[in-house]
Amino acid sequence: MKSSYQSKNDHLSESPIIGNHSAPKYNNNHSTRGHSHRIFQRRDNLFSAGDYFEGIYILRSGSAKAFITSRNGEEHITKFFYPGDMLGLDGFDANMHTQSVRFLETSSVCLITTSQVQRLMVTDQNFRAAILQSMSHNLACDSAMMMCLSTCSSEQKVARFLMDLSISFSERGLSAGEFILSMTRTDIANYLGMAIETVSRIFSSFQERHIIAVQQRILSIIDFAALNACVSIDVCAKTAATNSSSKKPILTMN
Amino acid sequence: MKSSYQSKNDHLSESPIIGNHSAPKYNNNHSTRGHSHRIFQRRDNLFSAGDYFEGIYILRSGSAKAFITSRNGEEHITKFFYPGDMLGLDGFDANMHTQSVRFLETSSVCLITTSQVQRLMVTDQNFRAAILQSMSHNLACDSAMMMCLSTCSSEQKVARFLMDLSISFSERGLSAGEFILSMTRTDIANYLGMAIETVSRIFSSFQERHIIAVQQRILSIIDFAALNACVSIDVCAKTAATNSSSKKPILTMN
DNA sequence: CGAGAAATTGAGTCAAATCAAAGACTGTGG
DNA sequence: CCACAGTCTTTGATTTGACTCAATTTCTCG
Repeated sequence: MKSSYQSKNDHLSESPIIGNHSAPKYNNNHSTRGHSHRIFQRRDNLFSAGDYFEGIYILRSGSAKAFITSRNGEEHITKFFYPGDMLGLDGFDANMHTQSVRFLETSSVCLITTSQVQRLMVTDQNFRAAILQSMSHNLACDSAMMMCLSTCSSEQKVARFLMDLSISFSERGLSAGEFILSMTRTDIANYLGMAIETVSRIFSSFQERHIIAVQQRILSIIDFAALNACVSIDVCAKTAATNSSSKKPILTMN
Repeated sequence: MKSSYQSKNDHLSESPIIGNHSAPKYNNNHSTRGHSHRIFQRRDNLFSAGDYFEGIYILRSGSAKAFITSRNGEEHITKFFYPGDMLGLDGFDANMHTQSVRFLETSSVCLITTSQVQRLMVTDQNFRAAILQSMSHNLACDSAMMMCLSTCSSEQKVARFLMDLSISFSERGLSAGEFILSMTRTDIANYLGMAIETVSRIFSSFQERHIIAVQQRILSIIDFAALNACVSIDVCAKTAATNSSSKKPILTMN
């Protein structure tokens, strides 16, 4: 896992890990044989709240957001997805989705149908572990996110969000210091529960303080230490750290 | 399920359901044979963040809170538990808990060890469904909670919290209109991400408006319609409603 | 009964929302 | 290839809901 990191990400290992990024990535090699792959474009929905639960999806490439809709029709983004993530885990409760998932860019997924899931749960120990771990991991991330939403200042929220993304990309073998924000500022604001103007102001502030550099969708983290110093919630951290270093990756992408 | 409702809860069926309260309750009848039961007192911890994951627990009686701890040692309550709830689902990710669970009153739990879980996942279709549903349900609730924390005013948060509790008690065959708050105001404030003074002020305001009556820990909801009108986030609602009325309870307490 | 904890209430302050407007970017059609 | 329309983003001015600080009051429990 570590071996696939780019060397430019090395500095990351010194900074505390923010979120629990050790989510199991499910391996295509043996799971996608015979499973359907599908390509989606930006703004396409994978499924919507209320849709029948067909099965779980593995995001193969691209990115997506999950959101729920309130009584009065307002949407709230609950999660962003990157390659290797499992989508649709909310469907087990009532055999229908409570959330919607929409793609942020051209993306591909692979479907594991409910019947396949049921079968694999019995026959495949690794699959069972991957599912449980993924759900458990999501629960932990949700808790950390709730704490962040409850107690963090806007600046801390944005800092945490960026560190989160950075580590997430790093884990996928991409640059931790420079990446593309596939979501809009509006998405970020919505996700973090703040006004879009506030997000913009904090980006500007971080830029003035030479912590980051932003050019449209391209974000560069210049001063990791400073950004990390803004972050107060890194729950799941120890677990993730201990975890990812001690256990072998169960199933990884690529 | 409905048949066990107290008649005084009938008015509830008219008000929209707030949270997804159809979480599967795991049945003691066949699962607790040979499983260890334990009694805990108020302020006891069932487990703490970092503890080894022994297995999942079913809360038999009493109530508990789950919380996580931030970098600087601050605690944040992420969930309250009532009889029938599964505790410790956060342990699957790294075989250790990322959260702590503490009891709010004298309570009893029953442990299903990890090895029993592994075995039951393979052999017991109902158990497998119950676990997946419980985790999936928690994910849905977390999403709704995140949206609430992000977008609701303090008054809406408190209103939603009370409706949530009301429905939760109702589902357990207890009064939906009058119940005991086993958590302190501080706990409520912490959970909802607001100052304790604000909680107190909103309780007072609701009381002045004859929406609720509070006497220490005893809370009475007088005007369900008015309280419900304050609530804006009832995500999971339809699912829960459709769900609980259409499907037979998989496994219930009592 | 008394000490400490929990809860309420009031007054003042501030972080972030809202309101407002300009500037930059994206994509489409001529 | 450029111009225009619409979206996205930034920046400034103002407002406000909720926090903090402070002071009681009420409750809990040894």
